Amino acid sequence: MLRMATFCEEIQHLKAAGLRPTRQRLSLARLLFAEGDRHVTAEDLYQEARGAGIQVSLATIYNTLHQFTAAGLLREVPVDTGQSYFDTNTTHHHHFFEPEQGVVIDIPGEAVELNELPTPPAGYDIDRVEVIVRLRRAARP
Amino acid sequence: MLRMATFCEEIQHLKAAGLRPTRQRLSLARLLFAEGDRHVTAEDLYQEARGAGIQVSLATIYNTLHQFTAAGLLREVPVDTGQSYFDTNTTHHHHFFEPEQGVVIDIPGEAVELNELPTPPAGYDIDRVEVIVRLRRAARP
DNA sequence: GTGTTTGCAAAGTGTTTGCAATTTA
DNA sequence: TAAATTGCAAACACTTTGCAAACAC
Repeated sequence: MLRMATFCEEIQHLKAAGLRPTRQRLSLARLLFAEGDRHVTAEDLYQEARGAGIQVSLATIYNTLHQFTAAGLLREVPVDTGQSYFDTNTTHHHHFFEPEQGVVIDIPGEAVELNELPTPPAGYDIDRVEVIVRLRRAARP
Repeated sequence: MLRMATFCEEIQHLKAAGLRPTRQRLSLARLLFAEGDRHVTAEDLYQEARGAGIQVSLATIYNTLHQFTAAGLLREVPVDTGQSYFDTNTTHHHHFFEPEQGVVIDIPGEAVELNELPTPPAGYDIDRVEVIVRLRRAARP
């Protein structure tokens, strides 16, 4: 989604999310959303931004990732490495996770279906269901 | 499982796992396994141990939780709060997670079934599938 | 006795925060 | 110009580590 976004489209993207299109947010949005679905950590994005000559601080990376997530432009993936992973794909889908490299790969929503959802405890609703398929290196065949 | 474990049973439990039954490990094992299924963070267990008058350091709590996990006595639950959660139930099951309180609740393995598993990327096998059902407070009825 | 385990304090990692300077509308 | 945003550095929370003393076998 948002492949080939132009500058103006990205501005609309942010404004629609209620975020001022500042230089940093625009630059980061273009890195994140220009190239299709991605999974990044704060550090990944920081390195990528600096590599691209974008002047931005790590604190702003964190702020921006959380603001984008709150605005529904990103989703956080619950992997239990120390770091937070953010996913540019906010549609219904799940994840493979390879712990050694820390690689996250999308699984299309249709590829995993639950037969029935468990009844939540009284007083609670189901917010969403996350399926993480943990991978390990295949045994020699 | 391991309800009502006696001292000697706990020693066997550790020895079977290849761990020397030291005073600290025994005390922690009894806290963890005497009372049925539990979900604890390192800090939880540390406070509980100190409250019970068990002399143990936080570093040892961390060591022990990881050793127990490596030995298959515990499982880590992939929730993305900053902390690590350890589960004394190592059988096939899944979890509810309530982010505001940080509460983890077991879902029996049979209550959630996947219709089919996605094919892992080449060179990888599926290690295990984790289903986290995120809860939010119910809207006023 | 020998190798393992423990505890402490220090270091490490990832993330958040306070606040002055800057930018946006 | 008023309000929002940024960057820096310091603070933070959680976890790991190095090493000497204590312990298990």
